Amino acid sequence: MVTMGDVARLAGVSKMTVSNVVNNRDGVSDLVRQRVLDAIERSGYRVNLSARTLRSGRTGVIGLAVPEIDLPYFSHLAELVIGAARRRGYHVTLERTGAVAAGEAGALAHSRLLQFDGLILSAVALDGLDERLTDAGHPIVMLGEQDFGGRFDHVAMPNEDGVRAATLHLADQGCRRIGIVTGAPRDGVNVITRRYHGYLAALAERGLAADPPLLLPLNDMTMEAGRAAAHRLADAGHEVDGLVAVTDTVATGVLRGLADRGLRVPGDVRLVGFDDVPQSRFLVPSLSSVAPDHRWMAEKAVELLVERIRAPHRPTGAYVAPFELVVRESTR
Amino acid sequence: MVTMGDVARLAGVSKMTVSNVVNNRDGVSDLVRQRVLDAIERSGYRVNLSARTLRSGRTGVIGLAVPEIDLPYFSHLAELVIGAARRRGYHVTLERTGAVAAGEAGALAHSRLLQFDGLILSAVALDGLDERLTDAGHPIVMLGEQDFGGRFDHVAMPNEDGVRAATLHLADQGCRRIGIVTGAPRDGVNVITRRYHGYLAALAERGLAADPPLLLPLNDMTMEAGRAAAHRLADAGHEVDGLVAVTDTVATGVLRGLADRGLRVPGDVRLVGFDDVPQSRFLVPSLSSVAPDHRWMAEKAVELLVERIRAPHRPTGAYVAPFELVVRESTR
DNA sequence: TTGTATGCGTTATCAG
DNA sequence: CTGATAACGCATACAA
Repeated sequence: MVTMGDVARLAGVSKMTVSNVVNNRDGVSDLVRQRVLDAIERSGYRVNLSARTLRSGRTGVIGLAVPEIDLPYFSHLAELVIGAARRRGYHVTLERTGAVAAGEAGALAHSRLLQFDGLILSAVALDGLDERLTDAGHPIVMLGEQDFGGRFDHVAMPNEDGVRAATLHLADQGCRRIGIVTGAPRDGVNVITRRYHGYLAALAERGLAADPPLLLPLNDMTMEAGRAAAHRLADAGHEVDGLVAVTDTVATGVLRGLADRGLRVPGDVRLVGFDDVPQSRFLVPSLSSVAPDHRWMAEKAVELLVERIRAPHRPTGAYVAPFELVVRESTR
Repeated sequence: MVTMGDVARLAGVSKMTVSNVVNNRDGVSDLVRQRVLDAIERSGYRVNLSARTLRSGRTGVIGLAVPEIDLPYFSHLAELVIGAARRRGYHVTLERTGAVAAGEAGALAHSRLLQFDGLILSAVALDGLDERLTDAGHPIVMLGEQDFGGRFDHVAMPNEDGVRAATLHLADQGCRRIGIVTGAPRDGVNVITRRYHGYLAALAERGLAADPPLLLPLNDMTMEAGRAAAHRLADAGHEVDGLVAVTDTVATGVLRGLADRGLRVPGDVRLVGFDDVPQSRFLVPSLSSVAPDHRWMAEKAVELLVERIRAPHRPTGAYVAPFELVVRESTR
């Protein structure tokens, strides 16, 4: 391995001068700088990041932990976070938590172990009371889901308002029997309860009833689960003319499940999703969806993390992403 | 930061003994070991990976560079690679190349810079002749696309055979005017030319003509591009009863584009994709697709990389993934 | 079974 | 403007 020492000898200067050139510091004459650059070129020298990290205490890497990488919503978000981080001089390591508390706690431990400068955690299982989060001092930004009671910087989805807007939209399109396909209710303030509350709020506003059979809980938020829920709904024969799906992924499954049972969208049932993932506009019928500003979220999360890395003791902030309701064929 | 020295002082032993305990080496009495473990517990000590890396020369991290993270095919593959690597004790860092040669070369440089133990590169732009790949010595496995003339370990997609099977299937379903929606032809042996050859081979086998208007080249492999191609095809009024799309992502767009023009799948046109991404079975109509064994590919790539890390001078190997043709509604 | 000395490649400090 | 020296935290070799 070529070291700074080798380059220094080759250029006839000290290691320190090489270091100064490599790090683009000034205080090096143009002549010497050029000699050093030549020596680097000739020798094929590369800085050793481990040594630099050992010395400087920072790695320039931030972690991004998401439940699943192959859910379109998260891969899309990851793409945006990577871009935002890169613009600020950071590299991003993606980690998968599997949407379980152990995985999320593990991502945090791992982030510290590998000495990432900070972690953006898209937590869906841990909540603000979890003791595994007590281990402070590591810069963390929470992204998107749970409520953490102000313990962390937090960029949230417009869960309640988004679903409320979606439900109101269905009502305004004439739907009177509106169901919701969402996760199994859990205690605490989380994405499921928030979205459910948004649904209830909208129904109340329009004077519609929340009929229990129209609440379709899922064990996991997959296309398969959405499809199965649509089958259950159709087979039970309940009257329904509008459906809110908790995510576009679930909505994709619901769309398929309704087609399996010969129900037409939007003819028989209108359907609206949440996330506005890229493929939603290409589905047949194209899917109406609550579209949080993902780019804004990614930028905000990275910005918050970078600030916290710089100033670990700033007070935390909580932000909710703006959104718009994108109306497409599935509700027209 | 708590260091080994701190733990040693707390436990009343030397740093070396702490190191031995941390690395599970024997030669430490149970009594002392327990005292050290207690001290670690109390102090909240964590090993410093950078320091360890500096000494040992390995990071335990491998890079995975893919064109885009938010294309379902790649996110799905990434998920599988992460799992395969984890089972072998490696962590995976995802990198995005943007499907351009500079990005792919950059990923390689970056992998060396950050001292990943190795890199799995899903290259679509670089080819075996590119000088930026001359920089040897870093363990690399090429995944999925280009031809590298035996310079690297290589796990390839069944490009030619897969498209051939898809095209034969269309012919066997009675299609006589079969088109292909694929990338713009480029020189050299690459995924585009290979898949195109598979298409031509199948047509020849069935005695069908390759009609130039039925070759629909795309500038990029997106849903949007697929949709636009379908529009072009429909608007030109060429007779067509079967279409091979170069990826499921493109096929999703084609499906949508045909729907825009009132063409029914499979009634008017049968359509088959390539990759069998998770959402393909949920589309309406569900999409027939060439399904390479992605899990096999991920396992093979990681296995090859780990072997190369261990034995840098082994001869390289090239493997082609097995596949099956999954027949769904779009061709029935 | 445990401790001491040394060095990995880099950067901070301070002297020249 | 440039260089000498001393760390950073850990692990290897060897001594006790």
